[in-house]
Amino acid sequence: MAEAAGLPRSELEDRLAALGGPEPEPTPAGRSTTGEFPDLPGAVPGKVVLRMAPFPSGVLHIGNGRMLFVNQHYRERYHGKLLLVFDDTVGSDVKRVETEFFDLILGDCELAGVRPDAVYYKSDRIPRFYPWARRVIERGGAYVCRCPQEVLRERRAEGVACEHRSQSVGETLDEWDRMLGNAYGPGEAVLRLRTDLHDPDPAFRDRVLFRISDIDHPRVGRKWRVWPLLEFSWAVDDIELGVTHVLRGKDLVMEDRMQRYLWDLLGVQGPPFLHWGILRVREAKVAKSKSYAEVKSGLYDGWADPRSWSLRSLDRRGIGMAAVREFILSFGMSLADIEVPAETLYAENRKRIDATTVRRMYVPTPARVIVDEYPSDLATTELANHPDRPELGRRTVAAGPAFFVPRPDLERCAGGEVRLKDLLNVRLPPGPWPSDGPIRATFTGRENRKLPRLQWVGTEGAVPVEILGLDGTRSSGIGERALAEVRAREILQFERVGFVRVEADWTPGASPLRVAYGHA
RNA sequence: GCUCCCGUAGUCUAGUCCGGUCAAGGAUUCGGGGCCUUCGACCCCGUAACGCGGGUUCGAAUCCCGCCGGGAGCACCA
Repeated sequence: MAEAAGLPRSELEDRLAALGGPEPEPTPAGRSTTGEFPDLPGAVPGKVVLRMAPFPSGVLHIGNGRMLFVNQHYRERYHGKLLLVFDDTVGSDVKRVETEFFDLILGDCELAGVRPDAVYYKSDRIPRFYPWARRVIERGGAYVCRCPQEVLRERRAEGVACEHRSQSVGETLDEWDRMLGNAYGPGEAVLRLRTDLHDPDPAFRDRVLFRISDIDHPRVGRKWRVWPLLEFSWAVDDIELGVTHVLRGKDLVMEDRMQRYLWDLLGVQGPPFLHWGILRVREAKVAKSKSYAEVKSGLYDGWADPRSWSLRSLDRRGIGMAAVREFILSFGMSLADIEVPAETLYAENRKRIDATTVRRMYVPTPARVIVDEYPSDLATTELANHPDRPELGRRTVAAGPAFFVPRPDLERCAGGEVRLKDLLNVRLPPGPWPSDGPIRATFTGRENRKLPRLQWVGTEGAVPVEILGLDGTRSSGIGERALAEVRAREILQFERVGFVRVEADWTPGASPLRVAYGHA
């Protein structure tokens, strides 16, 4: 397969490095999900060939994850091959191919740990479809229709043939040659399949196989004017590329029928089809096209904006692809359309990162508190990096007498006694307090009593932090001294806030520390 | 409207092909309790489901019929 245009490995690695390097993500043992996936009909281990066909009009989002991971699952089960075939025929004015997405999608696959055995571009294959078209015509299976689009549509709905339908094979071949010979402009002629004009499914009546387009294709320009439609191109490529099983979303079931119809006509045996239903994450109310507009307009912070629910955005938030994979595979091959709360994904991720993620003190909306009669030996204190994992070590944090404490928590306890978590107890002055200037509290004791526990950060060496929220907004707070030593892309847990990940483009020492919020 | 698909607890899923071992299992959520100085983790306990109506059968989540509900497709997009 000379045209297998796999991206140079070094280039992929560079790109990955730009994303921050590969994640060591061990897949926990046990927990088999394979029972939920049926065997592929007639699958022979080592001989299975699968394919994924994204349309390059956006990055892969969590919904596309099903394509990625289900194919990967079966590829692993049968030690088969997985092809990535960009479905980049010309598209339309509303659905345009853009070059940047080829690389972005390749990067998404890499991020997901799904490495295709070969990469194809449909736009490179256009001339290969023409002989197949001729074969269909020669068998009387198609005709060149010159009806205007609206007329074609109306007649189809009514189940009425147009005058072109009665063409002889010879006439169709002539017309087809005229199409290829640039005798017609866009919209002036199409090659249509002859099915049954009374087919109960109106969508199936004499569908268009080829059309003429002058759109400037980002890869091949205007080299071709006669473009195949999806069903025809796949009817050919699933044969030519040796695909043994087609796994795709159920939005494409009608295309199965088209492909089978063409194969029957040509007398070839094509692969079986399997489908999965529509998967939606409740919180992710996104369409690919919407994200596209928001990114292009600058409203979104690039393709990894948390609002986009792209795979990149999940990675940015510290949600590992192993967790995403497990999450997606847990739905099996169900044809039902499902809507799942993101919490299920978070739970899956939490299982993987909780035990290895260090805890850090962070104070949102900080107020300054100064503690009178503060014990002189408590300028610093030592805390465990993880409450249940002594092997993660300890660190020394700066303590009083001056602290930052979350203002809303303080105000709730005005006039009362509270405990600064892990440290000591203080009595707060009665409110209300002025919004500027420190609040003066008084030391009352060290013993751990049942008092409201407040998060705190000693002012010495405290690190300003900016958190990117799920809604794309940024909020500021202040974190403990140890945060000065984090690395880009490190995952942390801010106690009582949640898991966050240091932004990939943050450089050590820069202020504020920028992190993306992951989940609780 | 037409075509196809799908209905198991709040949510997702196992079981349906080949009826009994399913008074329905798991995950997550929620509620209660325990524990660790996180609103997090862990442990224990609990709530909660076969869409409805007929039929076949000794026996139905599972087979048949009807209904209801939900979704997808119906482009010279992919």
